[in-house]
Amino acid sequence: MTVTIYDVAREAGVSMATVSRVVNNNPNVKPQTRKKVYEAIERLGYRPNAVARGLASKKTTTVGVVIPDIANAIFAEVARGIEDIANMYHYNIILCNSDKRKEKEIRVINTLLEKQVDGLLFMGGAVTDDHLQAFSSSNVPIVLCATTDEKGTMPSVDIDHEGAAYDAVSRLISEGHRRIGMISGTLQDPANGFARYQGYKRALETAGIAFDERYVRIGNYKYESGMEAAQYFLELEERPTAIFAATDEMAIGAIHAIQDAGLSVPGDVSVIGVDNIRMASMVRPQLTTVAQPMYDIGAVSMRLLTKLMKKESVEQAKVVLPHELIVRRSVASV
Amino acid sequence: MTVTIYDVAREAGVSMATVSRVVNNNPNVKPQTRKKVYEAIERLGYRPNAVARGLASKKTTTVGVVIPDIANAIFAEVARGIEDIANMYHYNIILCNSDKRKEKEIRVINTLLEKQVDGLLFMGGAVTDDHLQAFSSSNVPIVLCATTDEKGTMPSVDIDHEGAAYDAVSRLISEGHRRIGMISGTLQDPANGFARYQGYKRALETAGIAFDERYVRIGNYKYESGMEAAQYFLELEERPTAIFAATDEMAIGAIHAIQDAGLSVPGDVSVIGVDNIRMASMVRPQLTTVAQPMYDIGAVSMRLLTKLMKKESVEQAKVVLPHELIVRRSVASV
DNA sequence: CTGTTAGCGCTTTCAT
DNA sequence: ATGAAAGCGCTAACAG
Repeated sequence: MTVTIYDVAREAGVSMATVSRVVNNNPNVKPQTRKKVYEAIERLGYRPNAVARGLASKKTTTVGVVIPDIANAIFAEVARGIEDIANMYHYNIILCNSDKRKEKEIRVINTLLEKQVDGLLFMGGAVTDDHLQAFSSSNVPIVLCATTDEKGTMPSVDIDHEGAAYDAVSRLISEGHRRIGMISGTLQDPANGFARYQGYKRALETAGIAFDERYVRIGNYKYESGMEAAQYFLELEERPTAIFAATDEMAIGAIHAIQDAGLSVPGDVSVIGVDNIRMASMVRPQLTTVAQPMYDIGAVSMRLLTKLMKKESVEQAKVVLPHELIVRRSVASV
Repeated sequence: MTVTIYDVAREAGVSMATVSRVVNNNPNVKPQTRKKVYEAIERLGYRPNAVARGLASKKTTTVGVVIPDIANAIFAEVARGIEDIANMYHYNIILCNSDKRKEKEIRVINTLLEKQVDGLLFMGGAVTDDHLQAFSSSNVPIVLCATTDEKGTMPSVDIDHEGAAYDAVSRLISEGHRRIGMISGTLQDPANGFARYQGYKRALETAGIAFDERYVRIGNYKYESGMEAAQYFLELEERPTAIFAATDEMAIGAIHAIQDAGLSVPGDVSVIGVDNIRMASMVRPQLTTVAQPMYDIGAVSMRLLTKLMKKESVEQAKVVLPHELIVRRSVASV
């Protein structure tokens, strides 16, 4: 009932090998034969079976993508970059959400490997030894995407989170702010959390401003936690004149909390974020932020993976994409 | 170099069939044998090859998902619903962006079918005869997700777009508005476009308000087009007292355009949207809108697909999920 | 409860 | 330029 390469061969009066050749665009086929085969394919409605092909050739033209949460705008943008480039090189992607839960990450990595993906793109939280072990249990190339490993042994594409935070806070400082609150993510998260926190501290230090831990609150990257943190800051006897949020979403929460308290942004309190999500320019005042090239991170990491899969030499296996300060209207000088 | 089921069999001193049985949790294996096999698997670091399994069993435990754009928050939410349920039933998903371009849609459908997916979830624009033909070229179950076909012959999960629009506009009318502008999507798009436009007209008609085509503008679903449309409305000699936007993103654009013009929402102009995207509650004033259960659309359609794939009987192959008016602060009575 | 034996549909030497 | 044949790694009767 399903038509196979064998049926086509018989119909065209050639061998399976020849059919295989024309399907795979092998030049060693007489044009006339090729034509006959195409006609047989057409007549029979033949569709090559990629699973059989995968078994025989040991290539699936499929790559695995583990992503924390596709419903998160940041990651969705990365995913789009990945898929566009994958598509360009005729790969398909199997997408797995991990919620940054280690146990689930390891599980999906193994599933993906069982499915014989030709390569793997990993976005997640920390890359632990258990991850490394799961990775090394196969020999397909793997690139870290918007993530890095401490050891620095794996190919990766990321931005400089510490530098991005540093630049954001430095901007605040250059506008004359000295009391700067930070809404951080969890310090357990190496990239969005810890690194940005470090950038905040370094900027303060560079400017000779004493670090004061009452000026940092830990949020969960979400809007609501940004609001809560800002509310806390507003109640301080010496409230900050500016707030640096580790993500735009928290920054926007902060803006609204400040406005809801009857104060003005940036009149009373300046706010700056990191990410440059779509919403950043859709809020009033529009958010000043440090842009991350999310689409590019996805695109570049997929491109890197294609090179690795083709065993091409890559000059640079750890790439850091540049970030950029986007000045809008949520920061004023004091 | 890769360890196969045969190696495990030899190592454990049993047959391939037995190894296959323990790997597939077939109960017909003596516990002691099972143990021996597990040990051999452990010792050898055996990982079953899902491609070979797929070829032999004609099942890949993989489903194809064609989606317009994963970077679009609405679809990303649907995708998350799909993946969660897929994961629950041990399926993986291959994700393909189509940008609602028919040619690309057909192409990825065929690729997915070549990859022998066990089922297909299709989100897109119109479902044309060409689509139907591509679908029918295989015998895997297919469900339309957030989309319907005119003919109504295919399983689908969607909401009642016309009804959602009707409810939104009716709300405006019940608040006393008579001059109601609509920011529509393209009328070529059956769901988000045409159906919502029809709902708008029906609400007007029901209330005995004459339809005036100067009060409708076509946008492209994006923020900027919402702004432009609102600017147009504000310049009318008899400007609308309320605006209905076919999507929240355009509604938010409208709000900002109105505010930028020095007017107040909802003091001078009320605004209502459809979708209930995250941003709707993150904007000031918070947006009144008709909520679409995007996550559920994904989850329910995937659930339906699992039933179809298992050849279980389904009572209802066309499901319409309920929408809900979310009253916030962007609508006032006139 | 366990083993034997055919394939699943295709690619890929190796001949010719 | 084309064909023959041997797998790829696994499942699924069928026997026993």
